[in-house]
Amino acid sequence: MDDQLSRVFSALADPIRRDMVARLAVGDATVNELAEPYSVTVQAVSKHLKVLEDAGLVSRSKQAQRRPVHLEAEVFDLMTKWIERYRQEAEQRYQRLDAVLAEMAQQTEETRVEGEAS
Amino acid sequence: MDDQLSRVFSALADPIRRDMVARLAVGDATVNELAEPYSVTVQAVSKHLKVLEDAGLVSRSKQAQRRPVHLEAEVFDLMTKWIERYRQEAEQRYQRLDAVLAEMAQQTEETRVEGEAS
DNA sequence: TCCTTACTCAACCTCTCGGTTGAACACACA
DNA sequence: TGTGTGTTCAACCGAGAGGTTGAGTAAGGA
Repeated sequence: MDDQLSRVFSALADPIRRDMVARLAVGDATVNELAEPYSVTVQAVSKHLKVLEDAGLVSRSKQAQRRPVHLEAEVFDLMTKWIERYRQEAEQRYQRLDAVLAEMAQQTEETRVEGEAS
Repeated sequence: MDDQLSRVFSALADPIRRDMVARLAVGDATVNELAEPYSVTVQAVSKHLKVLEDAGLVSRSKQAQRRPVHLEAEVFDLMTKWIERYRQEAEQRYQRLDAVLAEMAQQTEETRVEGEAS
């Protein structure tokens, strides 16, 4: 679990953390603001934010005693690239299989027609 | 960790499982074939496959005593949709911020020019 | 200066995860 | 029918995740 891709996927595997990302997509927020909707302690939320930060999904600045959290959009690209790559391969494979099946059907049809012609 | 999105992200958080997905994008494979490259037992690989299967990322059929594993491409859409949604929001927000900053710079410039004119 | 607010750190607990070994099951094949 | 092959199930173990409480730090405000 030391590469960034693992950290990003792992970070987003938690519903609370995905919810926080959704919240942060609307605008920056402080730790207390983020903690408000959930029934967990602020400390737990602070831990969740650390996970998101380590994954590069958010950044935390410093305004007086507040620590506004900001969503970093770039890291999402890392995931989409990975996903798209294998999805495309899998889909192409599926289409090739379709083509093979179609060809087999075609040949069977031809054989049948030839058989009828004789 | 009971919703599918959590299961999918969690499944792909493991490097071995991502590697298996990469392998399966090339073509179907049996458990033993999938286990071969890794230094873990076949049982551990079987467990990994169960995780991928529960997430809907792969399916297992039955050929004699073999269980060929097949990659299911559709589930990837679930992820890409989620990711794209928040990435777009975050990027739009970033662009709006850019616009606001540009406007502020413009106004400052105008004020400066007006100041110089008087 | 003292109090309050916003947050993090440290220690602890419980549950899950990824791994192991050993046994069981299902099927092909001699 | 027995034997080998491919796979899963069950029980266990150590490490880490996610939660708690309690204390510590840093800054604003009376």
